[in-house]
Amino acid sequence: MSVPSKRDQLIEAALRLFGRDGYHATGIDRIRAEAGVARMTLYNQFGSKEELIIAALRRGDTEFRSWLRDAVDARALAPRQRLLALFDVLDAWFKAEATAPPFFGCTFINAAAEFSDPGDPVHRQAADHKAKLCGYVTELATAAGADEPDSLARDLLLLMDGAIVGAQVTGDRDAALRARALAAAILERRLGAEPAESVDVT
Amino acid sequence: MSVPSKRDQLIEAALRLFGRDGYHATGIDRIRAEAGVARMTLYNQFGSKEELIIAALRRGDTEFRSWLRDAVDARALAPRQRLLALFDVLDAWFKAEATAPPFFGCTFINAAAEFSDPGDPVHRQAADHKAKLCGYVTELATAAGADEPDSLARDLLLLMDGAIVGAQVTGDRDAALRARALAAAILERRLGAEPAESVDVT
DNA sequence: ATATAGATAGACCGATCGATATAATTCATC
DNA sequence: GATGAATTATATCGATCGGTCTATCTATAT
Repeated sequence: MSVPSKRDQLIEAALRLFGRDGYHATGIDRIRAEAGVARMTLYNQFGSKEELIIAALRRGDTEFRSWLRDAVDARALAPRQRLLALFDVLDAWFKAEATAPPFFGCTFINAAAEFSDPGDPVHRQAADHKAKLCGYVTELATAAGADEPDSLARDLLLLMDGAIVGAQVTGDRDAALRARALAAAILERRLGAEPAESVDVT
Repeated sequence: MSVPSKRDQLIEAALRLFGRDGYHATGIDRIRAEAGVARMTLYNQFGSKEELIIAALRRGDTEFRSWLRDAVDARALAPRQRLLALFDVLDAWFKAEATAPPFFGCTFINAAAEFSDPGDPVHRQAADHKAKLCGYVTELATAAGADEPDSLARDLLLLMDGAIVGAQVTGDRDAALRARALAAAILERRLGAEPAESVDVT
């Protein structure tokens, strides 16, 4: 267990502050202070604030996806239940009082909003995260025997994003459970009746 | 048709710039310039940037809701079809190239993200918009004979937000149609089969 | 012990931030 | 035509922004 490098400390502080306060509202000096690092160390590791943002998003992507994957693995067993477990994990996230990452919404959605130009590197990095996340859900959908796993994955991602926004804006704590119920209805349509693993989809 | 007041010009410029570039990234002077107004006029009409933000969100709320209401009224006839029309309107919005308001995502979601504290006046104003929007959808759901109109409205709002985020982040132009298909499935579950207006819900 | 690389604190840069002060100007109303 | 409120342009404020520079210090490796 090596001591976290200065670079890691910077990325972690940036990820936390960007997620809570936003990207434009968070100044370089604030990040530098919370990371306990000199200003020049920041500019030696990352040439600019934009590069730090992108590095933070990249880190956030891998962390979030592995966290989600692990949490799903730790819960459900049957392939179909794993798709629903996505929303149980979201539910736990929203309701986490003092757990690992407090909930301030999806930092990738927020990044895409603050950098609205689709060609902006930051926006592209945020879109990349959603694409990778969609890839993971597609895996789950394929394992569950979906006819069009990619289409199902997009549907489920839409529900997840809707739940995240609901929890973020109106503070609806049960948004994930609502999305879960909708997902269950979708799965019933796409994969057939609940308990059996029948493969015939009309 | 009176000439738009300076106040209106400021609010309109602010709404447009906040929606495109974000709240922290948009400076007072930029708004002042686009409104074609003196700096002191801004501070006479609104005591601070925060008050201007709130005024802009208030204006955006009434404009968006009346625009949505009118667009729905102009399309569908049967109460049930009006619920689906919500997503047709979203679809037209996402695909609008040069129409009324270009699409940069939901400025209320973005506001809630940039001001993450639920007690912040800006965040509260954004949440207020979603609540009012939910009220409108509840009206539609009631007219369509839903058993639990408020619950159905929340489900549909979740789908709408999910579609907005999908279109904003990954640029998925068909996000609204995807959400519409999901909504149709939900309605079938909640309101019975498609064409008839049977009321029995198992 | 010395050379080398990285990290440090802090001064400093021009630009912009939100906000204020002032004085000249416009313009409708009486 | 004079009055008074609203709007104008401009100068200014202290603070902060992202970013650069320098000089000092601290390791590790030779």
